[in-house]
Amino acid sequence: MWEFSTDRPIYLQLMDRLQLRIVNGTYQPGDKLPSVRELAQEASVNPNTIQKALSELERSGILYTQRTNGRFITEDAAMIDKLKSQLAEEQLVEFLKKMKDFGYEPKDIITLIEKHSQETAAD
Amino acid sequence: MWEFSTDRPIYLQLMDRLQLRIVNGTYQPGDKLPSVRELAQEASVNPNTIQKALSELERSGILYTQRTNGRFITEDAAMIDKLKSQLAEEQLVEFLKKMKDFGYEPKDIITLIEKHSQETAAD
DNA sequence: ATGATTGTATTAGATACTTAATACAGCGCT
DNA sequence: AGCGCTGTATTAAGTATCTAATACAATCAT
Repeated sequence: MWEFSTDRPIYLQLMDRLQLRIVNGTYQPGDKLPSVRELAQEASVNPNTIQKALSELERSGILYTQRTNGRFITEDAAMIDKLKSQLAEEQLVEFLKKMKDFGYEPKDIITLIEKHSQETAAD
Repeated sequence: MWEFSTDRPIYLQLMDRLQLRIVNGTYQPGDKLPSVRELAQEASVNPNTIQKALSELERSGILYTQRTNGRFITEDAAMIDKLKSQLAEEQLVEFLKKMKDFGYEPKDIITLIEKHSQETAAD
């Protein structure tokens, strides 16, 4: 199921998750996406909202539309890889900034991560 | 100046920043906060919006109100420290989750951070 | 050719957020 | 007593988001 936070527009959250499915390979280059109506049903959301998310995503070029046939992932695998690194880099920078505001420098953060990955490895 | 992203309610962003000022020591335990009207002017925002952010923050206990006198930071420094670690932990968990979705494991992330902190240290 | 499916467009209504303009009660200072 | 500050409340208006209910044109499979 799809769960949405209430403190951010749904269409933005949809963009994030669809983008994720593209960069992590759930949708492969050249794949046909589920239709607007299918995705709407899967996410329990209005088709208009899916439409808005997808048409926004299209501006970056990882999707393209065949007007009466459906939407497809780009065949350009390099573009997808690039997008993936770019998104990860954005996450990293944003995270480092926030942590620095809290007073954590990179070395402190690495310590935190090491500690954290030990703890979760104990499962 | 205060800048706000358009993709998230302003009062939530205000909560984040005010909380930050508390945990990073800009506002000290026991300090009197600027008045609703002052903060509104500083952030170029309606007083109602500040009021909403502050009254939400109050529920966590780091603030308290003297009805006709003003708002004050809690004197409980331990509570503030605890809040700080808690907020940092939340950021970390959220970040690790997102990165994992992209296919990055903790060791990969540590590499990224090291690389990143070398680059920015070159400034 | 027909019917189902595709993306897209439009209209209307509900809700949340934000601003603006006021107003009020209580406290402190002069 | 009066003035200015405090948080708080109310009302109205504008905007963005989301849903619902349709509708249409083009494509594809049968």
